[in-house]
Amino acid sequence: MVLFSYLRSVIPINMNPVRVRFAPSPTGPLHIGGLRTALYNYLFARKNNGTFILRIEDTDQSRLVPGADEYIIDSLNWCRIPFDEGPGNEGGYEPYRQSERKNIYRQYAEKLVSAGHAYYAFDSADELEQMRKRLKDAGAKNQQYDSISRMQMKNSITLPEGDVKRRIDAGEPYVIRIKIPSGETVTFKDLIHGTVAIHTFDLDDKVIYKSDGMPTYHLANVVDDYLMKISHVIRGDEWLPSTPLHVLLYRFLGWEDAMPQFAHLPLILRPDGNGKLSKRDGDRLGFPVFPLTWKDPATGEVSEGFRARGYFPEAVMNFIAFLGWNPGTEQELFTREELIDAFSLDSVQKAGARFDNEKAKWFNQQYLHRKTDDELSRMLSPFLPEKKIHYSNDFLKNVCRLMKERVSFPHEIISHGDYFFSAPVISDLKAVEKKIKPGIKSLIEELVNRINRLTVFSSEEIDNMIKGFIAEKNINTAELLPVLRYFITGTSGGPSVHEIMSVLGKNEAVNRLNTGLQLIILP
RNA sequence: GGCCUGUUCGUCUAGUGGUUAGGACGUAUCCCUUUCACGGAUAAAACACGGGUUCGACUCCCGUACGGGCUACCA
Repeated sequence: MVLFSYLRSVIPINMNPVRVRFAPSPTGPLHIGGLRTALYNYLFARKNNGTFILRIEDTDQSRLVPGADEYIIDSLNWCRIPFDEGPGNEGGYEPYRQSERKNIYRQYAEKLVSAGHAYYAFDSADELEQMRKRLKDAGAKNQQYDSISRMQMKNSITLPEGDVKRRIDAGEPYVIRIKIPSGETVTFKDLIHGTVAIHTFDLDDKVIYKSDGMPTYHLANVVDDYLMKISHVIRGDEWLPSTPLHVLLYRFLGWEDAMPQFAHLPLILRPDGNGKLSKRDGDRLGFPVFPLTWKDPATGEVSEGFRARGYFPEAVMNFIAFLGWNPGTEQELFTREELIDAFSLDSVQKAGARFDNEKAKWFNQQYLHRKTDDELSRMLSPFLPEKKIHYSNDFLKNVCRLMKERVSFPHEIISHGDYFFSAPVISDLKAVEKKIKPGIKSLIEELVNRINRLTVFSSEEIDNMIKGFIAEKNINTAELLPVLRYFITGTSGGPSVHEIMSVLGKNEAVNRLNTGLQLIILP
């Protein structure tokens, strides 16, 4: 016995293989919170040799947004969170769109009705509103359709059997509501929050089957998780309050033994103030909240995504993995494999995490620094300014080599290093005013001559020549270099002047110096 | 309002009764450097509050405050 339990603890006996699902609703673009839920599900599945499933929860036909489900799949692909089963990737539990599963829910709703755990209700929206108002005015603690108020409503509990049948046969619209038992406490274990208990008095008789013939989330979710043999439900915190309802559904359907384990993830909060992160915050504070650029089909409004802003998918994944989870070590940069290896639901945070754009940028910068010059130069092409000049691959690689330490995003290599692609337009000497002293002009003229005489125009050669020149003339580096830099780049910062010159080539460097020289009036 | 849930530097977090409360981002200063950055170093910066329990609480319990979520024929 002891040996057995020991073995059980060290050898994963997969009585219940891990099967998890990411179940977004295609009502709009997937945002960073949903992305993180998908990531955690994916990491958990990989870590436990399980299966990661994508299921589209489109039971609310009225809220469907065209292109949203495609956007979700595109986003997962960009982030390299591949699903093992899902739309277009059948795994034996298809279909994976709830709208295509429409005909399987009905029988379970009916089963609940015949078992006395659910009932038909014929109340109109108006009647429901009146009921809530009446309860509110009466000072009731809960204004809901429950074990007390249901007795005043039009449903198969209050109406005579014949009447119910007549209404249904006549095609009168109705919904099916769960009959929440009174005076019970529903308890379940959450992998992140621990034991959660709620009294059925605070639960209402939720609609589980709508008058349009579609189930609501609650029923569809439970039925599909059961049918798809889901072992763990990893979802956002917003579902915690309705989990007791789901537990009851498993119980009433006779599936309690197969009920998945629950893990409710903390929400991602906005960077300032309070509340859940939203698209608005991104627009207002100037950072993306969507992985890919999204154009709202209704308004035409475009929201730029992480990809368009120059974020690397691996950086975004690394960053959001750390929003609510921490490996407990001091390592922060994780490859996908390392994340899988280190991930555990036990170390997921309970409290919501604020989105921090500065940290996101830092992660991107770290990943950018680790890219090779070749990788970077290939990424640059879509950002390149007008291609009047043909930029050779070697040239681009050199620009990347010099600029990558100084930027956080690939496109910044071009914006911060614009002088590599076109000569600066210098109209005055104000920026280097203090350096322009008598003698500087002839000094630079002499230097240009020496540059012209250089046979090998390498960074080292240029550097050595300039150093020798400065020593020979007995001047300070700081008296000369800033002026050269200004003539070459039009700015005061950037890589070493000799590096820039060698990448630009002798002709270009000399031209720029001569152009600058013309502005110096002093001898 | 009701229910659920949460609370360690500005932010992300480590910490599971005894620590100088650690790291990272950001900020400041210094070093490196013609410059900008990178890198390195240093600094400021936190246990929401009040009661318990205990020899001893950031750690456990209760309450308060504050935050968040849910409260639809939306998910």
